[in-house]
Amino acid sequence: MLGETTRDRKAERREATRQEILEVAWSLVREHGLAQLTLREVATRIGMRPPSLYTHFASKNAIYDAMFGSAWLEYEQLAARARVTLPAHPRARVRTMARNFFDFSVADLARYQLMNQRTIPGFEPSEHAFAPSVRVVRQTVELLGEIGVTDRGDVEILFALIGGLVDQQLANDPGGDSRSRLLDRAVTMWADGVGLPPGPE
Amino acid sequence: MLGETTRDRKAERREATRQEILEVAWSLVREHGLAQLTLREVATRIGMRPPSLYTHFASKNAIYDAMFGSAWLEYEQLAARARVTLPAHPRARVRTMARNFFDFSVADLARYQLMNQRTIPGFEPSEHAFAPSVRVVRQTVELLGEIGVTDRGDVEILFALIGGLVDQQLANDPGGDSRSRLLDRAVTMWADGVGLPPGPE
DNA sequence: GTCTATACTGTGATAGAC
DNA sequence: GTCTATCACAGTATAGAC
Repeated sequence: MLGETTRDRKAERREATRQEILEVAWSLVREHGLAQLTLREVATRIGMRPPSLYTHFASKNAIYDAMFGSAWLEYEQLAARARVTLPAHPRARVRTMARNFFDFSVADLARYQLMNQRTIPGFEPSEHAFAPSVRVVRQTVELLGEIGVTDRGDVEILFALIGGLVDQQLANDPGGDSRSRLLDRAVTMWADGVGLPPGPE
Repeated sequence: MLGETTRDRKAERREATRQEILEVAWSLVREHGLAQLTLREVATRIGMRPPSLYTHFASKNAIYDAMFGSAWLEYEQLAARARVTLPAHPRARVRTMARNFFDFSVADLARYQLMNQRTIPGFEPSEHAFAPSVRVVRQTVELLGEIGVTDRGDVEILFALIGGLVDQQLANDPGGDSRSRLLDRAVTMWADGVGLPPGPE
């Protein structure tokens, strides 16, 4: 009984430290860029010596891995919340889903690079961290299936289209909205191409 | 007279060494990945000590810069050769142009990352190295203008679509052809969307 | 002009004392 | 669990030999 309580408090404290490390890492990554993260800066900002970080994370890539997982978890939760108010009309639904992903992606360059680009040399997400990403894709395919999009190729083309616009936005006009204003037009082209029924605009 | 000859031979030798460095760098980058390039490995493979490379390039990023420039120059020349046999029919022309870019991109992951993604921390191409890329975009916009595509937004959507498919191909199915088989369908959707006249298939 | 020897700084990572 | 000390390995700068 007492032993359990002690263990719990230790575990809580340990988890709190873990979270603090991750929060500092996110701050630094947003300040200096995803790849510019250094363990020394994380440690000093947290009031630790660099080697002590290895008590909480096995390596630098393990930190990236946890960040990767939490980023996709965050988007998964956003998508789940959005789902309950998703328009029933096929075109409006796709537009909303595309907008949600686009805005989430463009809001944080470092996060997007971590989630969707392989910009960290040698980093591969673990199976565990990858799980939310897989669930999001499955959910999205399901939601598109409900409105009659059953061809996987059509889905991939939609993903490529939205991802391509995000990439352009972040690479050529970070902080701007030039590609954001093209998103609806692009999605409409796709909706026409896959034969979604026209609807009330 | 004699002085000139001497200078020429020295310049030739110098240029040859430069090219040798770049060739070795390309090999290493294809073997170990774009970001894994180290000056030490370039030097040893070429029979030099690492600091000696600084006689020929001001920094590691200067090597990346030269590689960036030559990669875009290579594609510019490919596009120029392809131009003379480009189909006159709008849809066939766009399909051919898209195919050329897609195949060139997918053929060499490291080259594509260098040309189109910002995967090297701290590397920004110089204005000089960037020039061929600018010319290629201008040429492409011109060629699309000839077939009636005048809206810059439509052009950006096409670029996003093709780039997105390349990214997916390289990230999810490197060496495969899953997205390659979607390219024509995607371009057709775009052609329908921007109102290119239907034609002989 | 070209290359070498040496060294400086910063990085992720490890070993062992407290 | 955190520290000190240290390692191996980057990129890079400089001085000097040929």
